[in-house]
Amino acid sequence: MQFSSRFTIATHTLLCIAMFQEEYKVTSNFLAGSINVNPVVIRNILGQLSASELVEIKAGVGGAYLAKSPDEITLLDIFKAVEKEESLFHFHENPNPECPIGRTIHTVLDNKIDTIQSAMENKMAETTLSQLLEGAKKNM
Amino acid sequence: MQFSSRFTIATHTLLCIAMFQEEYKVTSNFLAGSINVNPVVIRNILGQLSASELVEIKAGVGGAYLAKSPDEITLLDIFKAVEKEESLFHFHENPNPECPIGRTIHTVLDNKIDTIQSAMENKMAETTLSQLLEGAKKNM
DNA sequence: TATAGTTGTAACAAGATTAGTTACATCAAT
DNA sequence: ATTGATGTAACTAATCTTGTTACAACTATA
Repeated sequence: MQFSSRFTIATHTLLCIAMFQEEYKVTSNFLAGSINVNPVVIRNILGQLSASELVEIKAGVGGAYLAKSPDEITLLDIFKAVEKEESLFHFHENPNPECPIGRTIHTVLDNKIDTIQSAMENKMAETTLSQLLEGAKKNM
Repeated sequence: MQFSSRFTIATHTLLCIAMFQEEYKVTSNFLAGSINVNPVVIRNILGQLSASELVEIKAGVGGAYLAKSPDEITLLDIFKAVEKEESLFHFHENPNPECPIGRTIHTVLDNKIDTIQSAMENKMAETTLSQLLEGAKKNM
């Protein structure tokens, strides 16, 4: 199991917008060219980023713009915009309550799972779009 | 996107083996009853746990046994036994090298992604099967 | 007002994965 | 030999991902 490429595509998208929004009109076609995927995939992801208020999109005239400063957008914000499952782990639904383990497995495992997910999310929250932008500019 | 239930099923499986291996012969049918899934699902997961040398299975006569002490088995060991993808994130394959962002996106993002995955895995490694077993016994 | 470029979205397809299920060959103790 | 178990193949249904075509709706501008 892997997370879909929506996360890296969305991050790439936001980096392009941050880099070019002052110079060009950043359209789904331009983004599709940089990322090398179909423009409809980009438009769907832009829709998710827009719903999470990370970008604003000019209907009709076209173009995407950051809705926040790059240092207010973290990888966690991006991840949550494109991955909507609340829990990372799919727990088997109906353990047998007549088995001592079946009875207690949720009590024992649920908060461990939460802790693991939080560890991942906290690490994601440490990186901002502006840090990535700095890195990109250094390596251009 | 969610991880498949193999992870929680495998954890449940190992907890049952740890709890009952001294008393009963823990078969795939017994485990299927506690976890409430098809025995073939259990046999496949037991095969993965066996390949990762977490359990030993008696062919013919039947029954699964821990191959290590419960304090030597962590949630990370279990996770790696049942989730074989090396990277958690699916990176879009062919960013455009003619775009400054397309050219640098891997340089900028790859090690962030590794760090995020490591944060999750390190947290998984903190919990052992013996800790879970303690918790289960307390809540029986 | 008509045009052009763009977004939003529906619809469809191919491929992968998950989970459930049946079936059966194989194995080992008795 | 019998019995009870494991290992595994095969098939199904459901879901998700990604790519794609098509087209309605929108807005600046000529």
